[in-house]
Amino acid sequence: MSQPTMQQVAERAGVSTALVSLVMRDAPNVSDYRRELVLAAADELGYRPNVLARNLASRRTNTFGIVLNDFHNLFFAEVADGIQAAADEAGIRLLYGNGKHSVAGEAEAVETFLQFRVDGIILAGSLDVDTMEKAARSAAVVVVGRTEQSKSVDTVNTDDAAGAALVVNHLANLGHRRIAHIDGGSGAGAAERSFGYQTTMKERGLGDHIQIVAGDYTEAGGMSGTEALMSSAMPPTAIFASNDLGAVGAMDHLVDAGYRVPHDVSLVGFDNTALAAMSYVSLTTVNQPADDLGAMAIRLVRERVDGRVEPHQYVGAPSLVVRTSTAAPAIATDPNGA
Amino acid sequence: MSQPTMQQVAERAGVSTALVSLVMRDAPNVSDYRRELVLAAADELGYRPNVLARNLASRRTNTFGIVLNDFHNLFFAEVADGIQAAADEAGIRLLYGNGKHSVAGEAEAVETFLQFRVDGIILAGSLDVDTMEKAARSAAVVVVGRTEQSKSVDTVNTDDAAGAALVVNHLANLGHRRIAHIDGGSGAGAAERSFGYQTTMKERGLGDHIQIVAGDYTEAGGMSGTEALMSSAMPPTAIFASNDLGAVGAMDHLVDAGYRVPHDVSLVGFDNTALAAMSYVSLTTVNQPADDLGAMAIRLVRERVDGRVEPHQYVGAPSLVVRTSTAAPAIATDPNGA
DNA sequence: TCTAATTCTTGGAGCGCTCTAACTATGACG
DNA sequence: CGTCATAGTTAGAGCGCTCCAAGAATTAGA
Repeated sequence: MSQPTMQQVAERAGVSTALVSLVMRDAPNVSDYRRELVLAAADELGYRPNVLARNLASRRTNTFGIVLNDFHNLFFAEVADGIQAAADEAGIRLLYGNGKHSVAGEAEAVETFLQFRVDGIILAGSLDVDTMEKAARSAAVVVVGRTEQSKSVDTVNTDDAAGAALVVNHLANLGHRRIAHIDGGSGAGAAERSFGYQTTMKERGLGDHIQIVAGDYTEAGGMSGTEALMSSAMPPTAIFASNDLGAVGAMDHLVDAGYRVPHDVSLVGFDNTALAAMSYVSLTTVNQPADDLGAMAIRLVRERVDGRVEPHQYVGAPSLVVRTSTAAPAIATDPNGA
Repeated sequence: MSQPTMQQVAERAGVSTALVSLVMRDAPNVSDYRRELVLAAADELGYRPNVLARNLASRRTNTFGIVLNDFHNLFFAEVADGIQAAADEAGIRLLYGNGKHSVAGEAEAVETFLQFRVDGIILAGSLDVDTMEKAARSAAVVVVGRTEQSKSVDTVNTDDAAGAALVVNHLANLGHRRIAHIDGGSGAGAAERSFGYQTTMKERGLGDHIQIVAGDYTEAGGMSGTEALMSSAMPPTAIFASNDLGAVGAMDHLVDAGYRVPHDVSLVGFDNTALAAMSYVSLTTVNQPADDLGAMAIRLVRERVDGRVEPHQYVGAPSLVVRTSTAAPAIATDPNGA
């Protein structure tokens, strides 16, 4: 299992190791003749640079670590793709860590990256402020999907409140007045979504119809929340769940209880995950510009690595994806309306 | 951003760097007194071992890399959790790579791991034999979810044929005779599932009812396959999709076309992903023992690292998870039966 | 008290690579 | 032909850590 070293390549090519190093790093000022020589020797030997040694010497790994809060959350898969694409383009290596959906798991993943001396760390859906602050002391850090302010960390996320506004306006335009919201609890962006919902309801003169029930970004939360909503004195004609999974939970309860979607109740999610896109679900939802966020995350980390110190916050624009879970309410004229 | 080194810790603790090294590696034969001293100094300095240097010297990284074929596939998330749990227990660091669902992406991820000199590589859902063979020349490799035979690589997977048998028997026991299968094409394990389906159908004397339609592990494949099936001269009373996603596609078509599941048609998937577990879907499916597979994957890699050379194949036992998508056929006595 | 065995501790030579400083060709120019 | 640039190449000192060989301290035994 012992790998060939630069030394061996140098000997075979009849040059110094320094020259091999230059060739390996694509440095200028190497004659084509020698370059070919070195490349050929490396190839024959099956030489592969040792990142460990390389970076011990150069103090740079040209590698970023990205901690995914939860491998089961499809939204992060989306974001990961965006980030990976941007990293590929920039010639940066990306290593992933499993946050195991827990503060401790995230801290461990971060620690591993730090020990590997990655140049930067991207925290996708991070749970813990301490963890990110600590990481920021040793590497460039950007947080995706959270808005925690911090001088030492950059953030990248979608304008959740604007996304919520998109939803409420869409529903209101369809003629809905009793639009309820299933809150996302402590989930990333949940507070902003709820805030955007309330604000927009008021703007549309629907303040009296604001109805919020607790949830938590899970299917179960969506189910129980919807159950509570539908058994209230004045059940809503449209439900805005704080994320897609919650919306599927809502869908489940609605179908079980005999309501038709969207005929009896319109339903909207958030995140535009693959789940929402499945035709069996076909959920109207809010799309987060994952590619955009990913590209920006990589860019911000690079800037930090290159010396920027002022914190930077990027907010991407959400968009509404209308599918078949929303329609005008069956009873167009709301008996309870203004 | 400059990190404290072992040297600094040694100075502060008033001992040699060698002793610090011993303490850091939890070596025996260090007096409690000195150990405390070193630990305290390290803590005060915020010292963090440099894996790069450590492993340059020891030729071991104590780190395995795992290439996930596709971050969007929830089954791999499940397997990743199993592997992570086993790795945690064994005190092994795990780094993830994004295979981007392409041969090239996987090869890149493998190359990165190799350059980082990981001790072992786990390929989850690998697409390409060349990639794994190449990786095996420089590290211990185990493939999860594929059965490609190879002297240099270990494999870990579920007995797909047995899983298919479980499905067919379950359905047959419920009284179904016209049980159709949506094939998984080139997907991991698809051929075995199809084979198991056919074999078991024959065993149950249902050979004449074998009906297979092409699919590809996607929702769209499930939809079109089901459409073809239901519009055939003798539509099935039960459909066995090669994976959960395909089953959801089937579900979608069935519901759209006015069939009730399971009243008119029973439906079974494979993999027991979170998708199948959602109450809105509630799919009867075959569970792969992800924890089991993960633990075994880690174990096999470790054995390889420790010198084993004979290839090893582990096959885990699948189990059936019965949910609400299967029931006895509405017309108990099949007019076409034997 | 002396010796042998055992437990602790340490110096220092690498691990494979980068990078500075310096050296050697090679040309251009007057 | 001598002088300078400039391009091309290289020696060698680290980077932070591990681990062997060997020395120091402690304990046990006679």
